[in-house]
Amino acid sequence: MRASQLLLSTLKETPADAEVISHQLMLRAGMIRRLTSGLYTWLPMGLRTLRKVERVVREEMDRAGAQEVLMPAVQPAELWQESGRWEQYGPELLRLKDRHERDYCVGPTHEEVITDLVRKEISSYKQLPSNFYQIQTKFRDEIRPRFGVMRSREFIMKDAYSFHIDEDSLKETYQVMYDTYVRIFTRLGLDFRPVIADNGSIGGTGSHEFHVLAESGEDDIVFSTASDYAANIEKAEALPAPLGSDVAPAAPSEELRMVDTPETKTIAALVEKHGLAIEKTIKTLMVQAEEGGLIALLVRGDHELNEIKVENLPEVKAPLTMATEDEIRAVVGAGPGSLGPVNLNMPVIVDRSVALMSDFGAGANIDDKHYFGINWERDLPLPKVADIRNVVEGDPSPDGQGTLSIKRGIEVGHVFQLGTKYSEAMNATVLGDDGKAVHPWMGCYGIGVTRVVASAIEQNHDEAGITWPDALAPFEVAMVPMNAHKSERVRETAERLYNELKAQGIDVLLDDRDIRPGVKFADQELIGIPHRLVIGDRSLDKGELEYKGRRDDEATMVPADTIVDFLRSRIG
RNA sequence: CGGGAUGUAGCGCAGUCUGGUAGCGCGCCUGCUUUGGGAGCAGGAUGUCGGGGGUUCGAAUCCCUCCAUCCCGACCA
Repeated sequence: MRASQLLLSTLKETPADAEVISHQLMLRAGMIRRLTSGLYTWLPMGLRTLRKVERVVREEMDRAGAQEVLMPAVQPAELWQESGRWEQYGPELLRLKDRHERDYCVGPTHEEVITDLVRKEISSYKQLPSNFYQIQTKFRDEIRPRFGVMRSREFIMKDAYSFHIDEDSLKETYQVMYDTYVRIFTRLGLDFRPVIADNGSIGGTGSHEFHVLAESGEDDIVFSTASDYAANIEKAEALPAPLGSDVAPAAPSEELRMVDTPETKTIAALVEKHGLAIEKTIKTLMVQAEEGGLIALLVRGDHELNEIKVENLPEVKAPLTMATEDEIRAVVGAGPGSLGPVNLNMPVIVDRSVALMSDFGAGANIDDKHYFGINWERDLPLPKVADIRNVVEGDPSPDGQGTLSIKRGIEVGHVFQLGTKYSEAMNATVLGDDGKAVHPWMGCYGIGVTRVVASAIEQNHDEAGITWPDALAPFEVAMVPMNAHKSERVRETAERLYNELKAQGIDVLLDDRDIRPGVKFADQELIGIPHRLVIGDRSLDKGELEYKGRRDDEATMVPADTIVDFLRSRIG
């Protein structure tokens, strides 16, 4: 490609509304332009990278035995009504009507369509297992699109759906997909981690997310310092105490006493004004109970409630609904900030770490009063104990090895064992070898293709711009001829080399624009082409060309007649 | 949807408080010079000042209203 023929819309200044680095650089490098909230046009430079991601994904999916299909982006409401998600999905599902007033949606995912296909086309266990995938544009009407293509409303996703005669077969394919994802993200040059994930409302037995590690990530990922345990914080179990240590509360050493605590509505205030260690305080949160009324949830002052864990408790109404101040006052007679377990007239569930506390402080259920010196069993019976908090840095790892550390991650992939939820809801069946009809087991496997591009930039950039790994770069080699308007020799050498590199199947961008060299250098660095070749009289006099890797500090001189081999050895 | 902010040329911004008919930098076009790190000189084009309504002799500026976008909280690839 010749730069003079390419829409190379680079920006010297950073657009004001771009927050994260990948969004800024994608705009500045001329990869994307915003059409409207959450919708982006991919310019030639960006599309080239997008296609490279797709190519790797496609190759690895094919290699894993999956078959590519392409399903409609627009889907009839009937299918979604069958699965029950027409009601469940909520406002994120973009619904529309055709000219006959029939209901449709723009697909945010394709379980319904693929299940419909399979129930029509597959009738025997002999056709299973089967794994279908597509690379398709999805639409989710996100509440708040942000960070460019990282969280857009329209986005490209690779989604795959596998079908199985039994659970064992599903688990086999699940493992194949897991391994395939590891290969894909490795080939793409990303620093990523597979982590144990919550299955959420979708149900099923197993689920892993693949996260690219980046400060700008929207998820908290938990790691063990001593093993390969890794989980989404939503899922990471908080152990009561390191394995082998004392799991009983210390003996009481203080008397229970009621203390006046005016203007003390927060844990921070309690610690500051009354000299209580934060580990000796309790947060009392009230939510709607499954049986009606309220239920109290207790976590230590320095801990946070884990909403996913709480929602999975049978006593708690799903979706999780925090009690309003009015509801609390009506039942307790005091407001939030003065709540605690002593003399509380409602069911209580305490976190495991709370069950181990002694001589602690909590609200007295009277405004501006707290109890200090509370001890379980002496002052009140220990209520139900459960794991209801987020793990924190330094907690013991659930696998018994090491402690936990927490990093930010961008979710770029998710593999799920769906089970028979959709095949049952939509009555898809196949005949088994015993002649009986069974609902096939399903798995689903997604990769956010457009998001991969953004997350790769989060991990690969410097002050000058993007530093693409070879596998993702829009071009592999940038050629910058110097003084070409005057030097016939430079022009000829550049042309010859350009054609030779192309013939070798190398993606090369020849910067033949009639502009000053400084602008070319700055542009090439901004768009992040990994290998740069400068052709100038200065080095040609010595029979050399100047090579510089995008991440190198210094250029190196290479004999002109060996340059093609040299480049081939450098390109990964 | 709640809280905060912004909307002026393609991009980044000033002008708004104190009303007088729109400006700066970059980019763009023409010409000449320049050509190893975002050039210089000369000339030039580009604005429903987010939309609508109001106040006023006069509104980018004051008032009302609507819209859009961005940031912080509840969703997910």
